[in-house]
Amino acid sequence: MGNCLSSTQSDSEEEESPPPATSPPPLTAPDPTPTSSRQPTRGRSLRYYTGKSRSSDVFAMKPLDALRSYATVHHPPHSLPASTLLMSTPHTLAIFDAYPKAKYHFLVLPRYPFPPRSNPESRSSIVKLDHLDSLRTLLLKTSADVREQVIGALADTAQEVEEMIRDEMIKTEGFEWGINIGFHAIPSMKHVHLHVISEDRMSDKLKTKKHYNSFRPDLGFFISLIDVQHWIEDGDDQSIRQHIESLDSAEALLDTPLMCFKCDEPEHNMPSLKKHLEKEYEKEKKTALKRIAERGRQRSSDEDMF
DNA sequence: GTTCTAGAAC
DNA sequence: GTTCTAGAAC
Repeated sequence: MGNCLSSTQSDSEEEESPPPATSPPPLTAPDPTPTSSRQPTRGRSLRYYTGKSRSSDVFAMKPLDALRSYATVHHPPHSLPASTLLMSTPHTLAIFDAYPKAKYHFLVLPRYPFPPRSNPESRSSIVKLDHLDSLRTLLLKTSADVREQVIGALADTAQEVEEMIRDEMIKTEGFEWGINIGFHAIPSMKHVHLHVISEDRMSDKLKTKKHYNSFRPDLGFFISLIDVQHWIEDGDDQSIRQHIESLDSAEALLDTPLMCFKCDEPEHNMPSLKKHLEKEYEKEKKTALKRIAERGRQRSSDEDMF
Protein backbone atom coordinates (compact mmCIF):
# COMPACT_ATOMS: atom_id res chain seq x y z
CA MET A 1 0.00 0.00 0.00
CA GLY A 2 2.70 2.46 0.94
CA ASN A 3 4.76 1.17 -1.93
CA CYS A 4 2.75 2.99 -4.52
CA LEU A 5 3.66 6.19 -2.74
CA SER A 6 7.38 5.66 -2.47
CA SER A 7 7.56 4.41 -6.03
CA THR A 8 6.38 7.79 -7.25
CA GLN A 9 9.27 9.42 -5.49
CA SER A 10 11.94 10.78 -7.70
CA ASP A 11 15.36 9.24 -7.33
CA SER A 12 16.97 12.59 -7.77
CA GLU A 13 15.38 13.97 -4.63
CA GLU A 14 17.88 14.91 -1.98
CA GLU A 15 17.65 14.98 1.74
CA GLU A 16 16.00 18.08 3.09
CA SER A 17 18.33 21.04 3.19
CA PRO A 18 17.75 24.17 5.23
CA PRO A 19 16.41 27.09 3.25
CA PRO A 20 19.08 29.48 1.97
CA ALA A 21 19.91 32.39 4.22
CA THR A 22 18.11 34.78 1.92
CA SER A 23 14.97 32.67 2.05
CA PRO A 24 12.09 34.15 4.02
CA PRO A 25 11.26 32.56 7.36
CA PRO A 26 8.55 29.93 7.67
CA LEU A 27 4.96 31.03 7.52
CA THR A 28 4.49 31.05 11.26
CA ALA A 29 6.31 31.74 14.51
CA PRO A 30 9.44 29.70 15.34
CA ASP A 31 8.77 26.01 15.37
CA PRO A 32 8.35 24.75 18.94
CA THR A 33 9.39 21.23 17.98
CA PRO A 34 12.96 21.23 16.70
CA THR A 35 12.47 17.88 15.01
CA SER A 36 9.56 19.17 13.02
CA SER A 37 10.09 18.96 9.31
CA ARG A 38 7.64 21.68 8.48
CA GLN A 39 8.47 23.07 5.11
CA PRO A 40 9.14 26.71 4.49
CA THR A 41 5.76 27.86 3.35
CA ARG A 42 6.21 31.58 2.95
CA GLY A 43 4.77 32.63 -0.33
CA ARG A 44 2.70 29.51 -0.49
CA SER A 45 -1.00 29.95 -0.07
CA LEU A 46 -2.95 27.90 2.43
CA ARG A 47 -5.88 28.33 0.11
CA TYR A 48 -6.71 25.69 -2.38
CA TYR A 49 -5.99 25.51 -6.05
CA THR A 50 -9.15 25.84 -8.05
CA GLY A 51 -9.90 22.91 -10.25
CA LYS A 52 -9.41 19.25 -9.69
CA SER A 53 -8.23 17.69 -6.47
CA ARG A 54 -4.54 17.20 -5.94
CA SER A 55 -4.01 14.07 -3.98
CA SER A 56 -6.11 11.66 -6.00
CA ASP A 57 -4.55 12.56 -9.31
CA VAL A 58 -1.02 12.14 -8.02
CA PHE A 59 -1.50 8.70 -6.54
CA ALA A 60 -3.62 5.97 -7.99
CA MET A 61 -5.38 4.69 -4.93
CA LYS A 62 -8.83 4.22 -3.57
CA PRO A 63 -9.93 7.45 -1.88
CA LEU A 64 -10.91 5.61 1.26
CA ASP A 65 -7.34 4.34 1.71
CA ALA A 66 -5.61 7.61 0.96
CA LEU A 67 -5.12 8.73 4.54
CA ARG A 68 -3.57 5.49 5.61
CA SER A 69 -1.20 5.64 2.66
CA TYR A 70 -0.12 9.09 3.72
CA ALA A 71 0.22 8.06 7.35
CA THR A 72 2.63 5.25 6.59
CA VAL A 73 5.13 6.98 4.30
CA HIS A 74 8.61 7.11 5.72
CA HIS A 75 9.54 10.59 4.64
CA PRO A 76 6.44 12.71 4.06
CA PRO A 77 8.13 15.81 2.57
CA HIS A 78 9.73 13.64 -0.11
CA SER A 79 6.85 11.30 -0.73
CA LEU A 80 3.94 13.72 -0.70
CA PRO A 81 3.56 16.76 -2.94
CA ALA A 82 3.51 20.18 -1.32
CA SER A 83 -0.02 20.55 -2.61
CA THR A 84 -1.05 17.67 -0.32
CA LEU A 85 1.26 18.04 2.67
CA LEU A 86 1.04 21.14 4.82
CA MET A 87 3.51 20.01 7.49
CA SER A 88 4.80 16.95 9.26
CA THR A 89 6.29 16.11 12.63
CA PRO A 90 7.78 12.79 13.77
CA HIS A 91 4.33 11.86 15.08
CA THR A 92 1.82 13.55 12.79
CA LEU A 93 0.97 14.87 9.36
CA ALA A 94 -1.19 17.80 8.42
CA ILE A 95 -2.60 17.62 4.90
CA PHE A 96 -4.88 19.71 2.74
CA ASP A 97 -8.33 18.14 2.68
CA ALA A 98 -8.78 17.05 -0.93
CA TYR A 99 -12.37 18.36 -0.90
CA PRO A 100 -12.26 21.37 1.45
CA LYS A 101 -15.59 22.37 2.95
CA ALA A 102 -14.38 25.88 3.89
CA LYS A 103 -11.74 28.43 2.90
CA TYR A 104 -9.30 26.57 5.16
CA HIS A 105 -9.68 22.87 5.79
CA PHE A 106 -6.89 20.54 6.88
CA LEU A 107 -6.65 17.04 8.28
CA VAL A 108 -4.24 16.08 11.05
CA LEU A 109 -3.40 12.41 11.38
CA PRO A 110 -1.02 10.26 13.41
CA ARG A 111 1.82 8.68 11.49
CA TYR A 112 2.55 4.98 11.64
CA PRO A 113 4.74 3.63 13.11
CA PHE A 114 4.02 5.86 16.07
CA PRO A 115 6.56 7.10 16.93
CA PRO A 116 8.41 6.56 13.64
CA ARG A 117 11.34 4.16 13.41
CA SER A 118 13.70 7.04 12.88
CA ASN A 119 13.16 8.03 16.48
CA PRO A 120 16.09 6.43 18.34
CA GLU A 121 14.14 6.46 21.59
CA SER A 122 11.67 3.93 20.31
CA ARG A 123 12.28 1.40 17.58
CA SER A 124 8.77 0.14 17.15
CA SER A 125 5.30 1.54 17.22
CA ILE A 126 3.61 1.85 20.57
CA VAL A 127 0.25 1.50 18.83
CA LYS A 128 -0.90 -1.15 16.37
CA LEU A 129 -1.91 0.04 12.93
CA ASP A 130 -5.46 -1.22 13.22
CA HIS A 131 -5.85 0.63 16.49
CA LEU A 132 -5.38 3.82 14.47
CA ASP A 133 -8.36 2.97 12.25
CA SER A 134 -10.62 5.51 13.94
CA LEU A 135 -11.22 7.53 17.07
CA ARG A 136 -13.28 4.59 18.30
CA THR A 137 -10.47 2.06 18.00
CA LEU A 138 -7.92 4.49 19.37
CA LEU A 139 -9.94 5.17 22.51
CA LEU A 140 -11.28 1.67 23.05
CA LYS A 141 -8.36 -0.56 22.14
CA THR A 142 -5.31 1.28 23.45
CA SER A 143 -4.06 1.97 26.95
CA ALA A 144 -4.64 5.30 28.65
CA ASP A 145 -0.99 6.18 28.10
CA VAL A 146 -1.04 5.45 24.37
CA ARG A 147 -4.31 7.24 23.63
CA GLU A 148 -3.08 10.28 25.55
CA GLN A 149 0.13 10.34 23.53
CA VAL A 150 -1.67 10.05 20.19
CA ILE A 151 -4.39 12.58 21.00
CA GLY A 152 -1.75 14.87 22.49
CA ALA A 153 0.35 14.73 19.33
CA LEU A 154 -2.71 15.45 17.17
CA ALA A 155 -3.63 18.37 19.43
CA ASP A 156 -0.13 19.87 19.23
CA THR A 157 -0.11 19.74 15.44
CA ALA A 158 -3.68 21.01 15.19
CA GLN A 159 -2.69 24.00 17.27
CA GLU A 160 0.21 24.70 14.95
CA VAL A 161 -2.06 24.41 11.93
CA GLU A 162 -4.55 26.75 13.58
CA GLU A 163 -1.79 29.32 14.06
CA MET A 164 -0.74 28.98 10.43
CA ILE A 165 -4.34 29.56 9.36
CA ARG A 166 -4.69 32.59 11.63
CA ASP A 167 -1.53 34.11 10.18
CA GLU A 168 -2.87 33.53 6.69
CA MET A 169 -6.27 35.01 7.56
CA ILE A 170 -4.60 38.18 8.81
CA LYS A 171 -2.34 38.32 5.81
CA THR A 172 -5.02 37.80 3.18
CA GLU A 173 -8.20 39.20 4.75
CA GLY A 174 -6.94 41.45 7.53
CA PHE A 175 -8.95 39.74 10.24
CA GLU A 176 -9.34 36.38 11.98
CA TRP A 177 -12.47 34.33 12.18
CA GLY A 178 -13.43 31.09 13.84
CA ILE A 179 -11.67 27.77 13.40
CA ASN A 180 -13.20 24.45 14.48
CA ILE A 181 -11.10 21.46 15.48
CA GLY A 182 -12.73 18.07 15.85
CA PHE A 183 -13.45 14.53 14.69
CA HIS A 184 -16.42 13.17 12.80
CA ALA A 185 -18.55 10.84 14.91
CA ILE A 186 -18.76 8.44 11.96
CA PRO A 187 -15.83 8.99 9.60
CA SER A 188 -15.91 7.63 6.08
CA MET A 189 -12.18 7.31 5.58
CA LYS A 190 -10.03 4.84 7.44
CA HIS A 191 -7.27 6.19 9.73
CA VAL A 192 -8.15 8.50 12.59
CA HIS A 193 -8.05 12.14 11.52
CA LEU A 194 -8.73 15.49 13.07
CA HIS A 195 -10.41 18.24 11.02
CA VAL A 196 -9.13 21.79 11.31
CA ILE A 197 -11.68 23.88 9.43
CA SER A 198 -12.48 27.58 9.26
CA GLU A 199 -15.97 28.63 10.29
CA ASP A 200 -16.90 30.37 7.05
CA ARG A 201 -17.91 27.08 5.40
CA MET A 202 -17.50 28.79 2.04
CA SER A 203 -16.41 26.28 -0.57
CA ASP A 204 -17.51 24.92 -3.92
CA LYS A 205 -17.01 21.47 -2.45
CA LEU A 206 -19.67 22.02 0.18
CA LYS A 207 -22.60 20.63 -1.76
CA THR A 208 -24.97 18.58 0.35
CA LYS A 209 -26.87 18.76 3.61
CA LYS A 210 -24.73 15.94 4.97
CA HIS A 211 -21.56 17.84 4.15
CA TYR A 212 -22.86 20.86 6.02
CA ASN A 213 -24.35 19.04 9.00
CA SER A 214 -21.26 16.90 9.46
CA PHE A 215 -19.31 20.04 10.33
CA ARG A 216 -21.93 21.87 12.36
CA PRO A 217 -20.13 22.47 15.65
CA ASP A 218 -23.39 22.46 17.62
CA LEU A 219 -25.07 19.33 16.29
CA GLY A 220 -23.22 16.36 17.72
CA PHE A 221 -21.76 14.77 14.60
CA PHE A 222 -18.69 16.98 14.77
CA ILE A 223 -16.95 16.07 18.04
CA SER A 224 -14.65 18.82 19.22
CA LEU A 225 -11.10 17.90 20.17
CA ILE A 226 -11.62 19.59 23.53
CA ASP A 227 -14.50 17.23 24.29
CA VAL A 228 -12.37 14.21 23.46
CA GLN A 229 -9.54 15.55 25.61
CA HIS A 230 -11.97 15.85 28.50
CA TRP A 231 -13.20 12.31 27.93
CA ILE A 232 -9.72 10.88 28.23
CA GLU A 233 -8.53 13.21 30.98
CA ASP A 234 -11.25 12.62 33.52
CA GLY A 235 -12.79 9.43 32.22
CA ASP A 236 -12.18 5.81 33.07
CA ASP A 237 -12.50 3.13 30.39
CA GLN A 238 -16.17 2.70 31.22
CA SER A 239 -17.13 6.34 30.66
CA ILE A 240 -15.02 6.56 27.51
CA ARG A 241 -16.88 3.51 26.21
CA GLN A 242 -20.17 5.27 26.85
CA HIS A 243 -19.04 8.37 24.94
CA ILE A 244 -17.91 6.24 22.01
CA GLU A 245 -21.14 4.25 21.96
CA SER A 246 -23.13 7.47 21.87
CA LEU A 247 -21.44 8.24 18.54
CA ASP A 248 -23.22 5.33 16.91
CA SER A 249 -26.52 7.18 16.76
CA ALA A 250 -24.94 10.28 15.20
CA GLU A 251 -25.71 9.29 11.62
CA ALA A 252 -29.32 10.46 11.94
CA LEU A 253 -28.07 13.95 12.82
CA LEU A 254 -26.92 14.41 9.23
CA ASP A 255 -30.58 14.56 8.16
CA THR A 256 -31.26 17.55 10.40
CA PRO A 257 -33.04 20.30 8.43
CA LEU A 258 -30.74 23.01 7.12
CA MET A 259 -30.16 25.96 9.40
CA CYS A 260 -27.41 28.49 9.94
CA PHE A 261 -25.32 27.38 12.92
CA LYS A 262 -24.47 30.98 13.71
CA CYS A 263 -27.92 32.56 13.86
CA ASP A 264 -30.22 29.50 13.85
CA GLU A 265 -32.11 30.76 10.83
CA PRO A 266 -33.69 27.91 8.86
CA GLU A 267 -32.72 27.61 5.21
CA HIS A 268 -34.77 26.07 2.46
CA ASN A 269 -31.99 24.49 0.42
CA MET A 270 -28.24 24.41 -0.07
CA PRO A 271 -27.98 27.34 -2.50
CA SER A 272 -29.85 29.60 -0.08
CA LEU A 273 -27.78 28.35 2.87
CA LYS A 274 -24.57 29.06 0.98
CA LYS A 275 -25.71 32.58 0.15
CA HIS A 276 -26.62 33.07 3.79
CA LEU A 277 -23.19 31.86 4.92
CA GLU A 278 -21.54 34.35 2.58
CA LYS A 279 -23.60 37.14 4.13
CA GLU A 280 -22.65 35.98 7.63
CA TYR A 281 -19.01 36.03 6.63
CA GLU A 282 -19.20 39.49 5.09
CA LYS A 283 -21.02 40.78 8.16
CA GLU A 284 -18.39 39.30 10.46
CA LYS A 285 -15.60 40.73 8.35
CA LYS A 286 -17.10 44.20 8.38
CA THR A 287 -17.59 44.12 12.17
CA ALA A 288 -14.11 42.75 12.76
CA LEU A 289 -12.35 45.29 10.56
CA LYS A 290 -14.28 48.10 12.20
CA ARG A 291 -13.37 46.82 15.68
CA ILE A 292 -9.71 46.46 14.69
CA ALA A 293 -9.64 50.04 13.44
CA GLU A 294 -11.24 51.30 16.65
CA ARG A 295 -9.09 49.18 18.93
CA GLY A 296 -6.01 50.46 17.14
CA ARG A 297 -6.94 54.00 17.99
CA GLN A 298 -8.07 53.04 21.47
CA ARG A 299 -4.92 51.08 22.22
CA SER A 300 -2.62 54.00 21.50
CA SER A 301 -4.65 56.23 23.83
CA ASP A 302 -4.58 53.48 26.48
CA GLU A 303 -0.82 53.36 26.24
CA ASP A 304 -0.70 57.10 26.80
CA MET A 305 -2.65 56.64 30.02
CA PHE A 306 -0.54 53.86 31.53
C1' DG B 1 -15.19 10.14 0.43
C1' DT B 2 -17.18 11.71 -4.81
C1' DT B 3 -19.94 11.48 -9.15
C1' DC B 4 -23.99 10.74 -11.62
C1' DT B 5 -28.71 11.19 -12.53
C1' DA B 6 -33.83 10.15 -11.85
C1' DG B 7 -37.42 12.20 -10.12
C1' DA B 8 -39.16 15.36 -6.53
C1' DA B 9 -39.88 20.11 -5.74
C1' DC B 10 -40.85 24.32 -7.43
C1' DG C 1 -39.94 24.35 -17.91
C1' DT C 2 -35.64 24.46 -14.33
C1' DT C 3 -33.54 23.59 -9.81
C1' DC C 4 -32.33 20.67 -6.33
C1' DT C 5 -31.83 16.45 -3.65
C1' DA C 6 -30.91 11.81 -2.48
C1' DG C 7 -29.52 7.30 -3.41
C1' DA C 8 -26.90 4.03 -6.38
C1' DA C 9 -22.53 3.19 -8.15
C1' DC C 10 -17.84 3.76 -7.67
